[in-house]
Amino acid sequence: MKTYTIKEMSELYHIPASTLRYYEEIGLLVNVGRTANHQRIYTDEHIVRMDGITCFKNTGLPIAQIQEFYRYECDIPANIDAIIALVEKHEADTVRQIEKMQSDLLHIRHKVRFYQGIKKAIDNQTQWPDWNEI
Amino acid sequence: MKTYTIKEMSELYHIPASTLRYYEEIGLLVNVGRTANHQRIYTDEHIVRMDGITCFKNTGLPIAQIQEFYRYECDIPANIDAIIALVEKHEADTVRQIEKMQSDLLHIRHKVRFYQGIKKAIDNQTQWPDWNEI
DNA sequence: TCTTGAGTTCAAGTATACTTGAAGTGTTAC
DNA sequence: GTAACACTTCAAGTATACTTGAACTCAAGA
Repeated sequence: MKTYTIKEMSELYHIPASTLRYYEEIGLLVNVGRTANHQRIYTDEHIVRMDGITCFKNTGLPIAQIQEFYRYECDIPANIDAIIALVEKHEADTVRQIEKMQSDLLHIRHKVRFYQGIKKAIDNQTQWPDWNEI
Repeated sequence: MKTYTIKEMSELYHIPASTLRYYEEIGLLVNVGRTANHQRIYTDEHIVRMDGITCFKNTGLPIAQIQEFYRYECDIPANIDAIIALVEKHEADTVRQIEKMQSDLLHIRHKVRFYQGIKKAIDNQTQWPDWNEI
């Protein structure tokens, strides 16, 4: 069975080792083994968990709700409705968030074109562009 | 000229009035007028500014960088290169963020289908689905 | 007139998510 | 064998972005 040190995990997920210790402390990572010298040993179980945690975090789910999800996940049959409610809501929230960001991206791109137009006008000593004409 | 009270702004942007006062305190909102009774008066200038601020915030630009952007913006000719660098970088960051969220959304949707499959299996007393088969 | 509601300033407090420091142990490189 | 490095625990500190509380002013309605 493949195992991972804290440093390997840290490099794999581009997060400091302290964050991995913190996730364990707050119960997001569980069953983390130790060597004879008390060093943490992570397994593929933790890889799967970290993939889930980073996906949730990335899409803006607060730590408290990630904890809630994994608490439910300990007893799936007992909590299946709550689990489905949580992930379906988070799916909808994520879709909305992406749509909002896509429209914000258009706004940002408009700003980029606007200031590029101003730079061109400065360089050529011509009239500045108008926000609505660009 | 159309003006807005703090309450109207608060309702327009779905943020508490305290946040509008805070944005003014840290210099994100400037030239906010007052009535004879010291009540804030916002104008279309502030609407434009708030649209920019919410766009930047939404796409994850930290307040410190939003402040930086608007400090540059006070003297566009002097700072045009810095402004373009900032917005172009933020455009690229936003594109990356959207792409990451889109792939995270697939992960979330996989979870949704997985747990829906489990619920179906529980209801029908059949075998649970496998993560990789769904 | 009195109360309700909206606003004001200023300082202090809070929530979230880590991060850092201190003091120590064990393993590898020269 | 000793220095450098990686790791440990535990408590305390930090960064970001607001939020709340206290004490007050002003205008409108019953």
